[in-house]
Amino acid sequence: MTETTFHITLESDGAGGLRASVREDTVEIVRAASRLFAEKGYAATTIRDIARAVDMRSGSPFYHFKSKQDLLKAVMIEGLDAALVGMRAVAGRGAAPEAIFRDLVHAHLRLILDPANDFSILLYEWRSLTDESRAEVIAAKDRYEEVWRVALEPLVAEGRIGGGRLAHLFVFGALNWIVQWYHHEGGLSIEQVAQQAVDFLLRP
Amino acid sequence: MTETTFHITLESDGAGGLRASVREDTVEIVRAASRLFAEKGYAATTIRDIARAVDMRSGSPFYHFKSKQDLLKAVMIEGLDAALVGMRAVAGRGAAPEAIFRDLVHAHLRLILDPANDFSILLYEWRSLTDESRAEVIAAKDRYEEVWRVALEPLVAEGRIGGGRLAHLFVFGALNWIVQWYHHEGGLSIEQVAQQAVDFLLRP
DNA sequence: CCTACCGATCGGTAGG
DNA sequence: CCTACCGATCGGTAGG
Repeated sequence: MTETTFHITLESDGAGGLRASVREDTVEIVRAASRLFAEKGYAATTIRDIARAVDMRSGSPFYHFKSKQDLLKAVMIEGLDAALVGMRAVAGRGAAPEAIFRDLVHAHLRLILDPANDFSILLYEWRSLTDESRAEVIAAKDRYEEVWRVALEPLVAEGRIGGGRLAHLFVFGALNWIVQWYHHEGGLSIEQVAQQAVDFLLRP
Repeated sequence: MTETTFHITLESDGAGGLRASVREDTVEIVRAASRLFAEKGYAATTIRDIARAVDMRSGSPFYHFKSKQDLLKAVMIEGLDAALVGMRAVAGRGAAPEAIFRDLVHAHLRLILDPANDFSILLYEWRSLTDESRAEVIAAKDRYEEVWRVALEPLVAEGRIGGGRLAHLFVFGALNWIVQWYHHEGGLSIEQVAQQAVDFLLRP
């Protein structure tokens, strides 16, 4: 399943003619890196792996990113910010707290469990970030968490969720850990797992 | 803080005398590997790092373990089996389900949050295992999980914990995720976090 | 357990 | 974005 998007660019050849150049975009590199980092981990993924995945030569990714670390940073920040957009759409709908929470859980699980999203680097590659990169990624993470914190507040206040000020962290744990066991458990759809998760997290 | 245990061995020198040889045990290598894998990850830790930590030369760990992969396997299985002993002691005390659960949570959190235990490889290095190693480690993990499954059963039946058959997996998630944020949150002791976790997990 | 070493691979770069 | 390459490092081994 090698799905590749080609961006055809027509450039002047400097002699009054046109030359068609077929190239992969920066976004393709980020996508491939995301998938490979999620699959094998950051340290075990080589720049050559990534280059091969987008049909480049080994040195070429450095034309787009100055280092492997920068690529990791891009993968994480772009992933978090894309997720943020989806979650804000859910949370901003003006529904009841319980409905919002339920929808956030479903959306989050689609994000981390659907293999097409390669979201799991965000869960397990924090230690691969240098201190400088980490600060930037944490800012993106905080934006994402803020949506959840606000959505959980009324439910914690009503006693529908325990754990006090730490509630959102326990919720993240229960949800994010699912990537560790989901494939092995068989039979359950993502939506079914989400339903069970809500049943676990939310008191009647 | 370089804490090193020396095992002094007295050997015959083959000429009627004695020779004192100071050497590190296999167990020292496992401990150092455990700490380094937890700190930097398996792929980013080199055999040379481990050798240096136990004051050996780069090739010497291979005298004790035939490969880096075998060392990872040993770290994970020994860690899980040590944890198993502790948990069985807690669960076998014949206390009430709620008390057992509370104590399991406290014990598990001491295990994963106390830096001296270096338990977090067990949480995040599954993908670094080859298929052959993984099968053995999974067996140890299943033994550990079984204790929890049995302890949770009565609480799930009473409606004190939601999530049905998946309850123990959600519980593990909420607990294991704590290693991701605990150090940053400041102010809270492990016991305080454990108390909050129980409050989150167990319905009144 | 050390010495000495090997083949392979890696992140990154110069120059086009 | 490719060619060609470099210095560094890595897991692992032979022989003692």
